[in-house]
Amino acid sequence: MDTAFKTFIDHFSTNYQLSDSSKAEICNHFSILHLDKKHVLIEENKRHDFAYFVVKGAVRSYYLKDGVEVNTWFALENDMAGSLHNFKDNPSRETLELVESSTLISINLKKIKALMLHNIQIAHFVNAIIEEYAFFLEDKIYFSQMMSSIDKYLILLDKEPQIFQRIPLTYIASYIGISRETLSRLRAK
Amino acid sequence: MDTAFKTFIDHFSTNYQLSDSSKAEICNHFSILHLDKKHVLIEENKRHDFAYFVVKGAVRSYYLKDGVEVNTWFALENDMAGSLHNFKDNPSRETLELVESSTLISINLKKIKALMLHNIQIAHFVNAIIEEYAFFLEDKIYFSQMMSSIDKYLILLDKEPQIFQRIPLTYIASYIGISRETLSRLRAK
DNA sequence: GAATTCATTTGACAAATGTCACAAAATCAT
DNA sequence: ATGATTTTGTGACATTTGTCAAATGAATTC
Repeated sequence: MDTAFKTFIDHFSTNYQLSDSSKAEICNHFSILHLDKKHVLIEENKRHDFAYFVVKGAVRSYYLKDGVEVNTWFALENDMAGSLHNFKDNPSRETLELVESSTLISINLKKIKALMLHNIQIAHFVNAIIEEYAFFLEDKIYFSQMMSSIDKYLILLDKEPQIFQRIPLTYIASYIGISRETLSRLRAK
Repeated sequence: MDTAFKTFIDHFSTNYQLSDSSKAEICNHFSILHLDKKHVLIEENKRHDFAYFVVKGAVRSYYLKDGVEVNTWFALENDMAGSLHNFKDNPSRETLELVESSTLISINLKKIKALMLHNIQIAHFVNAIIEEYAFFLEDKIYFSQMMSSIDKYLILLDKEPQIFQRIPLTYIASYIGISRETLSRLRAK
């Protein structure tokens, strides 16, 4: 099995049993992609049949608010990048765009959903991904309400220092929920 | 089967097949509770083996930020009330407290999780609940970033008018993410 | 490597919101 | 019912943050 496929599968199957044959079935619907910086993976308001796993590179997700981009998350190595709305057959609310030229695993959602229906191991695997996403969202809300802007900046800097080396501050400011000028002033201290 | 049990199960099993015997297995781990206003269902930082479904009444969830309560959600009739952290065997980050004297279904999480392992229908049922929660969290983030305070207030008023009749404005202000004084001033217009 | 585009910083000012203090209104308990 | 508690509203002021404008610095393209 491709090393990248194995990394991905192992990352989300620590709590459940996944047989070799189930792993092989999942991998049938994976492909490796090499795409350039600024490539748009998923467009806002469109249905899309694929989710992605970042092997190497960086992805951002944003939506438009009165013409201004609001960044919702960044995915680096070993992170998922996709839209839960797409998974549920709805149009994506966000645009997913590469911040760096990247190597990705693309995941055929329809095929995986078909497997989930009858293979309980695969159902557990996919649901572990959704659960992890729910935890991520809870954390995001928790920190957005619990912390001042400075604390949000310092915590992000502490927990995800790579982001500051690879993602423009303009995007990070929007992710934290402040203007880029305000972030710049916070950093000046 | 108890009518309340049926309402609960039907609400989360519209997209998947659930046999009568699976339904019966799930219901084995349900109970009906009648509890008074201000009763604490789940305490912050504690592990807890139950989740709840509101048959009649109102629940709020909050955590403490420097001694001040930050309200995260309200559950009314036919809503779930629980902690995803508890479901994953971790301490809850939030306190769940009754805003009104309520009738609830209590759900034994350990028992349901055991059923999920081998019954794919029950796995799909539980995961539908978690998925719905992830959608709820996404919406919450989306609206908190997309809308001005006034718009958040107006949208909440439009979409969930019952909340304003049953939940104190102090809690609602904290849910929207503004001080109670600011909410009071917004309402004055 | 020069030109162009993009990202970041800084200043000046306006707008939104928080905080503190207290008053008014509604609700609860005895 | 009435006193006590909780909830809501309002004023004055401080603080934070946003907005607009411009300058500087960094990166990319041809």
